[in-house]
Amino acid sequence: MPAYEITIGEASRRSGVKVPTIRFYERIGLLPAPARSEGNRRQFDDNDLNRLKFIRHARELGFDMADIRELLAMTEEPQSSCHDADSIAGRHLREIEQRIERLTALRGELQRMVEGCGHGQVCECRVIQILADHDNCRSDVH
Amino acid sequence: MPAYEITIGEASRRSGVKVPTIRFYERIGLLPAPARSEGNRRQFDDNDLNRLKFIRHARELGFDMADIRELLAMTEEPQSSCHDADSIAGRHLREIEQRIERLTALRGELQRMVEGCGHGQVCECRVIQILADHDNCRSDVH
DNA sequence: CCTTGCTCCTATAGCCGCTATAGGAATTAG
DNA sequence: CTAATTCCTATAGCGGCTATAGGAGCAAGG
Repeated sequence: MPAYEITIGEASRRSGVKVPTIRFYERIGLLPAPARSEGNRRQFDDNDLNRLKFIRHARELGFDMADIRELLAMTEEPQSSCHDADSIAGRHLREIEQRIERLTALRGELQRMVEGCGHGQVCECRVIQILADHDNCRSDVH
Repeated sequence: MPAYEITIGEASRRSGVKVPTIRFYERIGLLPAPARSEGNRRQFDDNDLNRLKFIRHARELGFDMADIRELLAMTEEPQSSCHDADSIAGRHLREIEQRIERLTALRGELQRMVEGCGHGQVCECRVIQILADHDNCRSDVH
């Protein structure tokens, strides 16, 4: 069967990647420029669709563009070692773990703030006080 | 005692906010434009320093600029109700909790990926497989 | 007094990963 | 045949900085 013509709108619906984002991915070279119809519309195929879904999934998992480029390149050489994929994922896992730790510490601080707030005046508000109390925390948070 | 002249560099060291970032905060109106010396250097005072520390702490806690503007405005009206500060912090706390949840789910998926990887070829790599397996997750992640 | 090297100044561009807008052209539905 | 929808390109903007270029001021050593 001949590949059924997939417009950008349909590719968007079927991949979960928004139309302008698909064009953006093409511009930055994450997605190969697809064929065009007579009227200059993009015509995607199943390969493109798979690539888009792959990208979306990786983005949902928080991989950045550089990582995704590497992972995509690997899928194109299925015989090569998966050591790199493993180490990208492992590094990312450690980053996520650190973010969870930081956010958990942060949640503690916010909980203390909100619980300590007596709902009175700003001058005795724990939320404001903690923010103004500058020497009790050093961490960077993202 | 007269306020000791604080240069931008010293303000940076003492607040933990980088020099270009201080200038940036001034430009976007988060920090009032300070007095200038004869040679056109910024001269900060203890008030500015406190404001910078407040901003840094709030940024570390992940508050965005709009929230920080509101919180700063509140500190200037200490008689007013702290209901708003409380609700900003509460809303932020809920956001953080959601981020923790998402990241925890994500960590699980990444752990499964990394553990499942047999360190062999890409064609049988679990990391790549999970990414290419498009229909097993719907969440948005930030 | 003069040079060296540091800090400071402004203005502008770039980062990431999109998202929005303007101003059209082509296709599709009724 | 028209009206609505989809598509096209190009460009600017978002948040929250960070980097760069091209100077000017200032403090310390020779």
